[in-house]
Amino acid sequence: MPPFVPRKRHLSADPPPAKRQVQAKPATPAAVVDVSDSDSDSDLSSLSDVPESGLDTPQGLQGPKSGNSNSHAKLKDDGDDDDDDDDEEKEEEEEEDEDEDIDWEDAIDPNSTSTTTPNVTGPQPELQDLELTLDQNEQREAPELANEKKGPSKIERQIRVQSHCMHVQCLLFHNAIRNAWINDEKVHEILRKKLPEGINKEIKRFRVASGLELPEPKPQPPKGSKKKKIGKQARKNKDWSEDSQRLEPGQPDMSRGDPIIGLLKVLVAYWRKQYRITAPGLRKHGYRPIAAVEATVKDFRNEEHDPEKHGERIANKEEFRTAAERMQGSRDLGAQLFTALIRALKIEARLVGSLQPLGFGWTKAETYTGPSKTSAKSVVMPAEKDSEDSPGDSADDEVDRPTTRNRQPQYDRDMPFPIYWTEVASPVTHEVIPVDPLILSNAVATTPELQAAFEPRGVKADRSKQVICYVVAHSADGSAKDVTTRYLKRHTWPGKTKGFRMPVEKIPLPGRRRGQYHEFDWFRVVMRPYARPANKRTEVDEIEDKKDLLRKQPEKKKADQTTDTLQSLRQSPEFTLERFLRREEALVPGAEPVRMFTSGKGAKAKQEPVYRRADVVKCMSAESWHKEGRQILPGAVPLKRVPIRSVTLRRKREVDELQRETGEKPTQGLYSRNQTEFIVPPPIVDGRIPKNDYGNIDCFVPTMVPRGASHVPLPGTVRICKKLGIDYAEAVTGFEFGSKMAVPVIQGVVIAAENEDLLRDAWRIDAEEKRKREELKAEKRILQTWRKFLFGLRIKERVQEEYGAFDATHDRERDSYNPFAARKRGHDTPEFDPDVDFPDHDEEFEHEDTHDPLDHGGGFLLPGEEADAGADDDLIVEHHQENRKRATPVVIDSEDDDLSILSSEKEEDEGEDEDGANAEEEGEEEEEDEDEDIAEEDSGSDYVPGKRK
DNA sequence: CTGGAACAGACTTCTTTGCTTACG
DNA sequence: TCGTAAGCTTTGAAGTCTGTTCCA
Repeated sequence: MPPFVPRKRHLSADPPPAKRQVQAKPATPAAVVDVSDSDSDSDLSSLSDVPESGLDTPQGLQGPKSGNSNSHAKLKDDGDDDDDDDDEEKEEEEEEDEDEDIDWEDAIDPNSTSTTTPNVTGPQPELQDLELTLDQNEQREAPELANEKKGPSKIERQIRVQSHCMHVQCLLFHNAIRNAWINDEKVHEILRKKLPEGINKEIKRFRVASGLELPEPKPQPPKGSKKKKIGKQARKNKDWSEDSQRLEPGQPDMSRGDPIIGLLKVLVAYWRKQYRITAPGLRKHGYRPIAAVEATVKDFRNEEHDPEKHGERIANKEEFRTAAERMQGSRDLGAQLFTALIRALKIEARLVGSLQPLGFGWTKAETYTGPSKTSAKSVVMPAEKDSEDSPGDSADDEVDRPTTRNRQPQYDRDMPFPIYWTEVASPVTHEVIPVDPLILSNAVATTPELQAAFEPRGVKADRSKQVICYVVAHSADGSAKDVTTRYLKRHTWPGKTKGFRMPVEKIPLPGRRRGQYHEFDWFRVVMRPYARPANKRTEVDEIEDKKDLLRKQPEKKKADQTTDTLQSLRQSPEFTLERFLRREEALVPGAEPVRMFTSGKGAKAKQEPVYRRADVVKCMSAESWHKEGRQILPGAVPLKRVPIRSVTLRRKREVDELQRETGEKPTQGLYSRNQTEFIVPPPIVDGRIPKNDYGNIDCFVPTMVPRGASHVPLPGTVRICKKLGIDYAEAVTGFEFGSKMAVPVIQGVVIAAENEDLLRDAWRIDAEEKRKREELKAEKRILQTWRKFLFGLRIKERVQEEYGAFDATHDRERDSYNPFAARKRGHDTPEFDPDVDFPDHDEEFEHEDTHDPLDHGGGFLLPGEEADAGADDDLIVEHHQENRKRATPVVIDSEDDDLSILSSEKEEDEGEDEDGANAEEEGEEEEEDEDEDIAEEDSGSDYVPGKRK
């Protein structure tokens, strides 16, 4: 079974590198990881330097780039609203990449692609001038060329991912700051003072009912009071009095449910009456065109702050207090102040923010659609808004708002879901109760169903771009917690967060089998600095972690359900359709379909047989089986025929030839394992190794070595075999592919088994000889180098004797130093003193230019040239004495022009030191160090066998 | 809301026996 | 002059997987 077209060629005897392995791409985590890793901690810490006010910009303005950036003059999408200075470098790199990414085919009219192929029969389109217009503010909305539907490139995806990650962190930090302000005592005081009497009574009642304080001694009932009447009524209706309800004072009274729920309802009603929404809140706008971003940024910087345009701005705690005093602001601020109010009442409350960051996809939610019509228009507030949902009646009496408040412009009416709200921890049950003080109709979400109402969904949410991705609750102690699960429908992941939250990434573990992953959750890393230490965890934490925050996986549909779907069949481990079979998969002969599957509907309905996966076998071409050491059984009929994949030029030509002859694409047969058998080569006779048409032997697997023969995979064995007169064949163990060529990988030889010892011994001797030869060669070279070095020294000495030399004290005069003049002046010749105290490197650098061009220290490093020069000099002196087999830091290539050589050497040396960059480390191991020096400097020499190719 | 088709991009797998030049 | 070794080069092509959009 000779599957190959024979062609003889010469081969290298050296073992080729395992190129396929080298080629294999390392399992690198996606760019997301890089981004996230770098972002998570470092960026967060750098954020702490950002002035607080800086975070109060509306979405889409976070850390914008200044308007003069030319870098946007690219074909890039508008994805980088969030560029930060820190990221500029990164971005520049990206842009470089992008330059390379430009697909020049884009510049060619798609209809004219035929011009690139020869033998064009149709009319050739006219050649046109190519015009490129680069506009820095242009947004690439759609591909300029028709029929060229192009999705976002990898780089564009990365930009979005980075923007998203950065935006999330900004929002998170912004919320952390607001959370800190919410703790402010003065804000608490302001809010407490405003509480009407009725509310205060409710609070008192709550505190007593929750067992937080003891009931006051029974006060004298004021005459004609409402309460008294109620009390009397109660006494009439029931056997026991109001006071006797609690048997144990100081214990919580749960007879009417958690007392906090009633209080919260009262407080929400109060808040909805009192708080006025007078500014727009945060919202997701999507990626704007760069021009729009830059215009807004310019406005934001130069113009007076306009909340309508730039978003609400609370620059500092003082302004926050003012807002508390005035009880107005955005709906977000309202929720934040409400949280402050709860905290002011000494009830544990968290500020919850549902982050609305720029996303990383290309869905509608990320596309900028301009300001919403209803988002910030002056709409007369419907009067009924006041009365909606006010269960507590005690607050009603206290309302003394001016009537103008119903004429205020209404903001964010198009957003049906809150972005900020409060989580209140019940002091009795320690359960978390989400409270939305302004938006939702059911303000106090006591049940999971009501909690799910916080999750944006439906057309309205789509239109207002409200999403759920990261819901973070900030506690009074400054810690924050990811509470997204609580607000997901049925607490199921990923739910609606899909596509908006960075998914947990599965990074394959290196060296492990497939299917073993390290799970990397970017947001968890981001949240780490905010996490509450384990020793400070509260009962609330424990309860919610076990209940509300327990993530549920989506229920998997049963694979073998009665009704087949295309997807279920595609994923089914048991059944499959013929169209799902892979190229190298085939049905065993005689496989019977188990049932029929109908795809499509109505007229399009189509019946397809469903087969068992067990009836599917893996098939391979004869060549592929050959590589496994197997051959096709005689007479076997291929289970499948597939088009030939030709990689090499030779194969391609063959295939083209066949196609021209037959007019159709040639195919090759695929066979199952059952249709093959082991290749058992005939045993060798008289020590003669059988060879194929290329003069070598295929050894893809050990079984392909004939009986009575041995494979010796040592380099250079061909030469030895020739020398010994042994019959051999070079062993082909695989192929390398490249440049449309397949090159056989040859590892050693196959010889008769009885010759193996002989060959191995000879190889050992040969290797030893080779080693000795190389050692000798290296020694010779070293000695030669030393000779040249000493020669150089002698020249230097002579030059000094003849012309003298300057000494350190004459540094100032060096500018005018002339060796010939010096000779005349009769300068002394100072001896070189290795112990001389060298000046500092920097100092030397200053005087660098003042060196005489001829003075190179005679091959020594000049004083101060290198910090380690002293040590080197010591070595050199040692070398001088021993004059044996010691390496030198200087290489002299030619004897003809010693001085110029010395000068170039010096430069080389310096360069080397810089490149090495580990001079100190190297200094620790002198011997090895020196060897390396030679090996490095002496590129081309094979001094160190094995170290070089 | 779900399933399916169509599409696109990223990633993986398959492929099967030089040619030229420099140097010793 | 001849034999040998190094360097070239993976910006191929097809298949598979995954995600998105649109439609019914």
